[in-house]
Amino acid sequence: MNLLVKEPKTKRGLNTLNRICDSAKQLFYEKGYHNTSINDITDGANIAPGTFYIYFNDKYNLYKYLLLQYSHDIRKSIRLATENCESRYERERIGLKTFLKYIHKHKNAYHIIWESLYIDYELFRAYYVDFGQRYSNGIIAGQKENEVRNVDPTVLSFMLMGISNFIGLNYAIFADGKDFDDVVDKVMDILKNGMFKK
Amino acid sequence: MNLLVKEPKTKRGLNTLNRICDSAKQLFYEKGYHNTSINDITDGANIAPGTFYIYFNDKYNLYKYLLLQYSHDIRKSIRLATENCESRYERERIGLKTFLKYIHKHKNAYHIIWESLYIDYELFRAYYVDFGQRYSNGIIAGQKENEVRNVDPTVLSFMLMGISNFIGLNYAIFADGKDFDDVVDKVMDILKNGMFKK
DNA sequence: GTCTCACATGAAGGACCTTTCATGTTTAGT
DNA sequence: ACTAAACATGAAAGGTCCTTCATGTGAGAC
Repeated sequence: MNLLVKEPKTKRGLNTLNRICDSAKQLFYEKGYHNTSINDITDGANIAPGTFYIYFNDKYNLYKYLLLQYSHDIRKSIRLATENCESRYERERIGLKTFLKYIHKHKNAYHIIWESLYIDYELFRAYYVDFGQRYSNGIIAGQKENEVRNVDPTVLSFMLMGISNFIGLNYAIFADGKDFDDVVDKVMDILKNGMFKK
Repeated sequence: MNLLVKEPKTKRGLNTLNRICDSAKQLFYEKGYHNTSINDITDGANIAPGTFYIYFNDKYNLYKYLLLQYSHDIRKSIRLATENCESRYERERIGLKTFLKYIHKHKNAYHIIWESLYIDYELFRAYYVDFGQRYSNGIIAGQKENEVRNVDPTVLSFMLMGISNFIGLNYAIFADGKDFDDVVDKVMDILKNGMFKK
């Protein structure tokens, strides 16, 4: 039972709900959450304004519903892509590449997640603290396996999240690169050998 | 001559303009740009609604004015703090520390800059592309001085911006740390020696 | 075939927001 | 002190948006 959405009980209802979500995803990406009215969403879904309230209490609940969907989806992608990696190095490399491919394919996801800072600060904070926590656990595992240097896991996890996000910003959002192998290799080289000469 | 603001010509006018800006900075931080009405701003500044339009054409122009102010201010801080650094390493260390201190002191700056993604995408893009460009130039200089490894300057600059932003997010925005020496040292160690064992 | 619940509609009330402007007050220079 | 320009006011017009609800239609159970 999902508290954010009033789940439909017929095929027709499910179809309408999906149309609302698709319309909202597109509009939130194009115009942003605040500039998208419920009328815009229902217009995009080809339904009457009142129909919206059959499924959601308000725009905020719809937003939260989509955010959680994306946040699960992005994690699942990375988990699936990295679960068979042999080394921590390889896991990091594939994780970064998967992240870049994901936000390139779902640019709306990047927008919706960051926008939470301006819609619900606690949601935003929870998202990154939780993501950081999981990342830290992976780093600690890598340290036990003697592959990762003995550095502060929290510091390293936020560094790595920052790197993914900003490399993604430039190479997947600003530029429209299709192939991320080159940039991923460059990042991994710096993560491995540092940025300064010895 | 600034096109964003109608500059006042008396002390009284200057005082009113400052009150508007202070009120807006506080409210944009607390409630976000979109949830702040012009009435909220004028209430906070203790002036009548109409007075707002003596200084700005609309809320967007005020926003842009504040964004440019912060963006100059933050760069100036970093420039002043790093201009006497002897090495590229030291410059990076002091730059990061200054950035963290700045956004800790002016949390609104962090919010206002990121919020541009949801207010004016081109402004957001221009901000980071330009920042990245300047950062790259510094990196290239460091490479010529034989201090920085021969890596892609754009990749490295976006990595470093990402690191600053996310370390800032966790240690200056989420947590309320006052002293950043420890976390800066930890970051610098990873930037120097990488994250993996050899 | 009929009954019932699920779903859909769109007009309308009400809240909120931006912006203008005619009027009034203050400031700075002479 | 006088005057012209600068600044301040707040009521009100006009717009957008959210949300409700009485009414209507469709779909599945028996």
